[in-house]
Amino acid sequence: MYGNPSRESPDRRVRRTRRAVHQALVELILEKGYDAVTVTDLINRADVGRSTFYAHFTDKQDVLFGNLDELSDLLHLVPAAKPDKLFAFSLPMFEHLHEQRRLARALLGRRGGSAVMARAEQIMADVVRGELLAALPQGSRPPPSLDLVVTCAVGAFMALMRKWADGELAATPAEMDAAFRAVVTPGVEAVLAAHRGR
Amino acid sequence: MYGNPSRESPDRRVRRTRRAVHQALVELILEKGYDAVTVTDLINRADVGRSTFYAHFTDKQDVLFGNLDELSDLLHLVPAAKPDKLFAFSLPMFEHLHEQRRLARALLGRRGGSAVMARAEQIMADVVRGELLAALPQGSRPPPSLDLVVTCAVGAFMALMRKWADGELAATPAEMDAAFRAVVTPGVEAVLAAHRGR
DNA sequence: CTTGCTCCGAACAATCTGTTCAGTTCTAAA
DNA sequence: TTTAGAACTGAACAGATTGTTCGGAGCAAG
Repeated sequence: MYGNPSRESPDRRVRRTRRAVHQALVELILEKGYDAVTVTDLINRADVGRSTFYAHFTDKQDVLFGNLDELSDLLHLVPAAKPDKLFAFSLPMFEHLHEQRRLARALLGRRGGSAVMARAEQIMADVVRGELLAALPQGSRPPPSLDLVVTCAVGAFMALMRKWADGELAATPAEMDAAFRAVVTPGVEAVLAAHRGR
Repeated sequence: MYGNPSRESPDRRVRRTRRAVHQALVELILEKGYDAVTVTDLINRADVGRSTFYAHFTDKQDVLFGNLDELSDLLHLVPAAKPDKLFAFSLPMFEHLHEQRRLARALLGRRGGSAVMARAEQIMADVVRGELLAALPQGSRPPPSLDLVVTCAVGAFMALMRKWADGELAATPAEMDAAFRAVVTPGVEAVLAAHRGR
């Protein structure tokens, strides 16, 4: 109701309030997990009036997705994928995640709730699907199992991201990328080749 | 507090109450999604007194895990995996899921909350890890990337299960199994072979 | 100084949770 | 069939949480 939800709010107070709430959510997620965080927790930690909160956000989830925007660049650094190399987004993604590990741990880990992961999965599925279609001969009908293949690849990648965010995997971005590619690429390329040569 | 949580309760009333609540939860999950289901909903649908509910279950989640036991056989039909064929559990799992699709949809789909999927992932990871270790030369030190490979394979499998449970994939159990195997097996075997020949 | 935002904080109804208890109904075994 | 006891009922309760409302206060630009 109050502030402009776009990039730059004209009023400094609005920016201050928004930032305080966003940061409070990240802190609280890391402490108690997303589900256990209440709006009351948020406004106490952010030191913001209750009515102020509801003037800016509709929900707890609204704050979450607001934070997600700060990671959205992360998910959109995928556009110029070279058609000759599948899953080109993999390494940059893991590197970006490593730089933003605090935020990534809060939003992508188990404690972060499933909403963010669900949205990320959606975006990734679209990207991967586009990559695979581009790797097929133009105009050829895509194989009916395309969605299954996409689901496998995205599922593997998301699982790596989540476990890494939870600190269950001690690996460098390069190692994460190498493992993902080593497991998934051969099978996917075999499927593509089989479909081409038919 | 009241009944015996083991298989056969001596008192018919206990069995009736438990079954009613379990079934009510499945229905309500399919209608509103797990998160939106309240204990009040449960006791209304099951036609059970409030105090009775809390005499049998501590939580909403307690009911969920009770239902999970009915699917646990499903997750444990994996023990006698042939060492020469990786991911032998895949096809039987998809078949079992297909028979129990109502329950599977409620518990494994997006509407079912993440608790069940998390537990299933844990179990599956142990199984897959065991399979891969068995496929390596005895006594050889497992590769440091083993956990990464396991995570990829399990992640792909879980993603297939979840999307199928949500009705987003129209495929037979055989097709699901074929796709999973086609995507994941080549890469996994290549990793194993590379580690053996070193 | 005045106008127009934004924020505060208290109060509010509504919902949900988990517990308690006195009283009723049913079960299983004698 | 009888009976002791286990299980269920229903209502009431305190405590938490949510989302809304409203009068008043702070602050910045014109």
